[in-house]
Amino acid sequence: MTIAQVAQRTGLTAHTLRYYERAGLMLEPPPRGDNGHRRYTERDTEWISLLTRLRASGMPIAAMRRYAELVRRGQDTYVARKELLEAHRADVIAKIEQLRSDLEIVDYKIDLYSRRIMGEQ
Amino acid sequence: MTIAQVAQRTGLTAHTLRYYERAGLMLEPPPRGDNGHRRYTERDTEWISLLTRLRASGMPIAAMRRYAELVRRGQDTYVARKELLEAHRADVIAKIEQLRSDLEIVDYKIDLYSRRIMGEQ
DNA sequence: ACTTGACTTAGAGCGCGCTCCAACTCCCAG
DNA sequence: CTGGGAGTTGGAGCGCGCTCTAAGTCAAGT
Repeated sequence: MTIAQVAQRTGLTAHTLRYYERAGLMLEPPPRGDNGHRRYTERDTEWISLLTRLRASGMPIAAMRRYAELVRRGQDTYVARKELLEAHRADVIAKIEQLRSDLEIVDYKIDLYSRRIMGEQ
Repeated sequence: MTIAQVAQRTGLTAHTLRYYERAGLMLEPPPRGDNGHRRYTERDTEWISLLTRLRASGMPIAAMRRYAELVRRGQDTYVARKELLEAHRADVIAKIEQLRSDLEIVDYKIDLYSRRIMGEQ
């Protein structure tokens, strides 16, 4: 699989894929073909998909790198990985709660404007 | 009210307050005392608090500036203001949904690690 | 008189996460 | 042989939202 194909499948750009690799997010750098081009496996795309999910949920690159390092270190890092994900989970939940609470005043303002607009006519 | 007091009350820094002013987020630049220092009113802090709420919910500075402009233009911008806030509301809701969905696979992974850790012992 | 401290400005710098550029190699089709 | 297209690299650049620096003013305290 070429970088363009992976880009297409994961929704990332080829630029970003190379950047992620440089950033230490890949479990191992994809091997190269005779022409020096990266050749990705199916497993790579699965890993990258996980990365995009973590990213989308707001995990910083640095934390993703730490997670990748734990995965590389093997099965005796399960506890650490779980802790990392649990910390992230707590962050996400807090963020959701924050957004919900901030939404309240947006709703309140919208309602206020609705009334004012009604009142004018 | 001095800038330091407003910073204290709103949780922003004095730097950020000046930045917001430069960015066109204030309804009007606070007047200055004899020494040239900004003097904020109670209404200013209320407006700034609203700004921080909008900001916390992810509204970009540019949108906040547009909103401030509408408020400055007076009461015949109610509809536009309402539309702006409704667009933002839709964004926030989408973000919350996105986070919730991304949370699922984090939960799934955590569960997976739990099982593996159990299995080892 | 001198220090301390709170403020002022214009403008530089920073951290994050990309995003792109220049210069190159390689391969294939016409 | 030529052109086009897809990849490679190191490193520069960008957009956002601050965050800070330098150099200065002013007022109060000792």
